[in-house]
Formats: sequence, structure tokens, C-alpha cells
Amino acid sequence: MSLILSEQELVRRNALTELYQLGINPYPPEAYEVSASAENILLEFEANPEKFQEISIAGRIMSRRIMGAASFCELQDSSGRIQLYFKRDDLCPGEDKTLYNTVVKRLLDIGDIIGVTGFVFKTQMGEITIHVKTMTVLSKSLRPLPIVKEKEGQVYDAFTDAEQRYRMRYVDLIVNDSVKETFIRRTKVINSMRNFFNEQGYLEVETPILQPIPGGAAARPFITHHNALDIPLYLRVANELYLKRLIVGGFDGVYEFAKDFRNEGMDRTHNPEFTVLEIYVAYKDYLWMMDFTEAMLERVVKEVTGGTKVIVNGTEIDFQRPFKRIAILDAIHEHTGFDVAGMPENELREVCKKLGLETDPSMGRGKLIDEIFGEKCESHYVQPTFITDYPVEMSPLCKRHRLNPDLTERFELMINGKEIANAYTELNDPIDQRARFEEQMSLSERGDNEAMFIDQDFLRALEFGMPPTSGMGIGIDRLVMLLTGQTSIQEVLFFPQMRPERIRKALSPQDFIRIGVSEAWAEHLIKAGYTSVEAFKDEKAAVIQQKLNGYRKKNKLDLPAVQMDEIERWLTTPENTAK
RNA sequence: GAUUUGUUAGCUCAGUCGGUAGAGCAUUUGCCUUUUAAGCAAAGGGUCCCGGGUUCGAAUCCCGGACAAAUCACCA
Repeated sequence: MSLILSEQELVRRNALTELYQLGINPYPPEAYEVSASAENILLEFEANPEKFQEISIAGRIMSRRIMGAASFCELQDSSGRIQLYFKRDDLCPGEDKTLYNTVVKRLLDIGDIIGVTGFVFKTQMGEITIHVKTMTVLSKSLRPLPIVKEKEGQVYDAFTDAEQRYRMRYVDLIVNDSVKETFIRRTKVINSMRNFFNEQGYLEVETPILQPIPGGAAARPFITHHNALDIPLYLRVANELYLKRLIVGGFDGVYEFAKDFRNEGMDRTHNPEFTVLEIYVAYKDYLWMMDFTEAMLERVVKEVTGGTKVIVNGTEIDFQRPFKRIAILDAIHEHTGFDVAGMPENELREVCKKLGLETDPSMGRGKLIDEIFGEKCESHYVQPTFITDYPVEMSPLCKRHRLNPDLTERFELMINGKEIANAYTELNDPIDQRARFEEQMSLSERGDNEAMFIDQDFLRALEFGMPPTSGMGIGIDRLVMLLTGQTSIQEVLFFPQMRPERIRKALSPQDFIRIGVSEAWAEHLIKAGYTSVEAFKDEKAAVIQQKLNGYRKKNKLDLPAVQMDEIERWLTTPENTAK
């Protein structure tokens, strides 16, 4: 397939050819030794100028200012940007000034990756700059980058189109500094959590992503097929049941940063694949887990932001311990005035009606209560708040409450009106667990397609005996959103899911040669505006002749004018579609 | 899935009432030895997202489609 290239791409490809002709490999194989980064030069040069008299650095050219025998450009490495100063007679001390006159001034472009050696100095304008002694082309860039300029904090022509930023995240990362910061912080959050767990002696583990039964959560799974076994497999919607099997196996604490997959809608808080941290600790209950979660979050926020407060969308959120705690039924009472404790399903349905909430027959007690909470209460919890003691129907994997068997020992952590974490005193009674799964099955028969599948092997594991255990899961993407002030999940995922991009099929001169057009003319047909063979064949021969010969004259082609009988021949040749 | 908005040069965007498609940056050429959103002078660069319709004439009006964003629905 030939490419239709923009003028700027052609210029760069020509520069590439010229580099080869000068004996310069634009993609050299050798390692390039780097002794300094932009950041450490800028931070340390003034205090220790003698340390920077012979340095090497590599990076991408982000801007160029060319004068006669001197030029400046900005070099960007992973730590930041620094200015380079090229002076012709310093770069080319001998007679041959090609490296400066041709390569630096003409063949380098914004986006090229180069390495330089030289010494650091300060310009008359007061900018710390590298005076370049040698320059090596490390990678020629063939596509122009978006040009983002900045002066005194004001950004001009920012690269902001969300579609392009997400589809070409590499470009986004190159030209938009803050994007890199967001992702670095994401990794810091995860590292901070990992350190916290490891310090307690918990074990990081990996469990299957391809599961024969998609258990542990109620969600629509992605289905795939294993050829050798000839069975369906599901991408996990959760890893909970596998981690609990490991607790049965005798580990005291296990955790996993897991990619889970749910075949559901996408919006600014949902991506089909997302990251969840799940941790299970033996001999603990949900009260312990609340303390643990608070302590972990407070520490993570302090480590990552330096304080306990973050601002999201103008709202300040304080992660200072302790977080508020309220039982879900109290929360509903507080925000709706209805006391739904112990209320049977038909009365709950009435309450929903009075509150103006839609219900459908597939909803059991649990879903109805969840609906009321979600619609009427959730948004009130902006500061970190533990919502506790959910009704048993909503929580099939959670142990019944020690004081009230209609409730469970569960909490969700709400922050900024969104669920961030979910935790249980885990159900370890195999008889009750089986009964709860069966209850889920009957919900499923009523049409709730989110009810859970029964995992018989998991029940078998419980029958061998699982110690009392508390488990907790945190949506990492949403936590990172909070801690980076982002309001859309796409901003915290390097490569968010997008609809496939439609690639316009480029027409190749071959397509015209196939119908008998001479090689000399084929490429000019495309440039003259014929974008498909069909469109070309629909045109009248006289019109084509006029257009082509007009094009020939305008572009001063070194070709004989095209004759009518030749065009007639092209138009009557059947297209050979074989490739 | 619904509604709204958007899609014009490599990038960011104008484009009046339907009448030959524009700017800044970037690119090319020339000048310039410490510039910095470098400057000065000139030039080139377009499938106006795609397909239909209305019209003498469509970037512009109408219909359909693609993609994106926002809001909603969905989402323990």
C-alpha cells in the first residue's frame, strides 16, 4: 500500500534520504551514552558549574530557532527540557561545515531524537544552555508533531482534541507535560499501596484472568473460547474467589492488583478493562478492615501528594483519619425519612414509588435498597465515608452481621459521591454460601442477568475450611482519578478503549496501473484528484484529458501530453482485482 | 442506547446571507553569531469527516452514516 503523504512528511522523508547520502545513519544501532538529564543540569548547574563542563545528553528536539551561523533548539528528555546552542565553527572546527549548514540547519526537524555532547553555560538571556560540541542523529522523525508553544505559563495551540490524545497517547505524552505527571502519580499510588501491604507481610499473588466460571461479582463477562480444550472461557470480572482459595490454602494475607473486565457500557467512569486491588487477610473482620483501609489511604495520599487534602473539580477532599461511618439503613433514613429496616419487598417497592424511583419485577430487596441508596444518598458522601451493614440480599459473599442476620458485615467507602472501596467480613460458612448462591440463581431466573454464577469448586474449598477473613477491594482507576484531580477515567488509563479508528484506504498508483494506465501517469492521476478507480472510470474521456493535461501544464511535468485514444484504452480495460 | 455539540491545511482555529477556502504556528527559500511563542521577506500546502438531497451554485441548508466529547440511561 502506498501512502499519501503530506508535504511535511515528504520533506522529512527527503531529509532522511539526504542523511543517508551524507553517510549518516538516521537510526544508528549503537547505544548513546548519556551523562546528564535536563532536570539535573537545570537544578545543579549554578551551584556546581564545574561538574557540567563535559556532558552528554539525548532527547527529542521540541523547538528550533535558526540563525545564520548559530542556532538554538530545545531538547526534551524524560526529565524535562533544556536549550541547546549550536555554533557553526564549534560544531565544525574544520573546513567542512556540512554538519552545521546542512544537517543541523536543514535536515533536523522538530521531533527528531538526537544526542549531543558539550558544556553547559548561561546565555545573555539568562537561560541555562548546552553549548554543543558534537551532535549525533539517533532517530529521524517522519511525522510532524503538534506544535505547542508556551510563554509565561500561557499555552498556545495546545494539543487538546480528546480523540487524538487518546488514540495517539504517545503524542499526548510528548507534547503535554501534565499527562506524564498523571501517570507517574498513578504508579506512585500503586507502589505506595504495595509497600504498605508488603510491610505487613502480605503476599502479592497472581490469579487466573481466564476463568471457566466468571465469579466474585455480578457483571456481564467477556466470553472467549479455548480451542484445545474446546470450552468457553471468561475474562474475569473479579478475582475474589481465587484469592479466598489462597486463604483456604493457608496464606495469612494475599493481595493482587488485578485487571478485571466487564462487558458493559463505557463512560467517563467506566472502561471495559480496569484495575482493582483486592486484599484478603485471615483472622480479621470488617471493623479491622475499616481501620486498615483508613490507615492505608491516609498514608498513600500523604506519600503521593505531601498532604491529606486533594481538590477534585473544585471540591476539597480530606483523607485525614478517621473517616465517618454510617450504616446504610441509617443513611437512607437520614436522607429519605423512611425506615426500611426489616421491610418486606412489597413495602420497599411502595417506598421506591413514593420516592419517584423506577423498579422492575426482577429487583429483590437488596436491589431495591441499593436503588434507594444510589439515587437518594450516595451523592451526599463527598468526604470519605464508610457505609456499613448492607442487607444480606445485596451481598452474597459476605458474612451475616453478628447482631442482625438480615444484614451483612460489609462496608463501602464513598468518596466524592462515588464508591471507591468495598469490603466484607468474608462468608466462610459453606452451607450458608451455597444457600446464598442458590438465592442468586433464583434472582437470575427472575431476569436479573447480573446475578452470580455458582462456582462449585469455590464451595468445595470453603468446605475444607476457610479461616475467618476480611477482604477489601479498591477501584484503582477511580482512586487515581481522585488523587490526580481528573474527572474522566480515560485520563488515568494510558490507552483507554476507543471505537476502532476508520483508516481511510489509501489509493495506490498500482490500482491505476492495473487498468492499463502507464506508470508515469498513475501517480499523477491520484494527485490530480482521482480518489478511486471507479470515480475515474465514471468520468468522460474528454474531461480526463482536459484535467490531466491541465495538471501536466500546471506542474510542468516532463511527460508527453496524454492522447484521447490512450485514455479510451484505460477506461475500457477491466480492472484486474487480483492482488 | 438517547439527546446535544463538534469534525475545515501537519497543529490550533476563523469562515458573514448559499457565490473563487482564510489566519497564526509549522513547512520550503533567502537574510541574520546569545535567540526564546525569535525576527524580517517571499512561497508552497485543502477529499472543508463520508454518502445522498435541494439549488444555476453547498464548507454553509436538508436527510442518512462514521468518529469524538458532554449530559442521561446502563453499570454490587
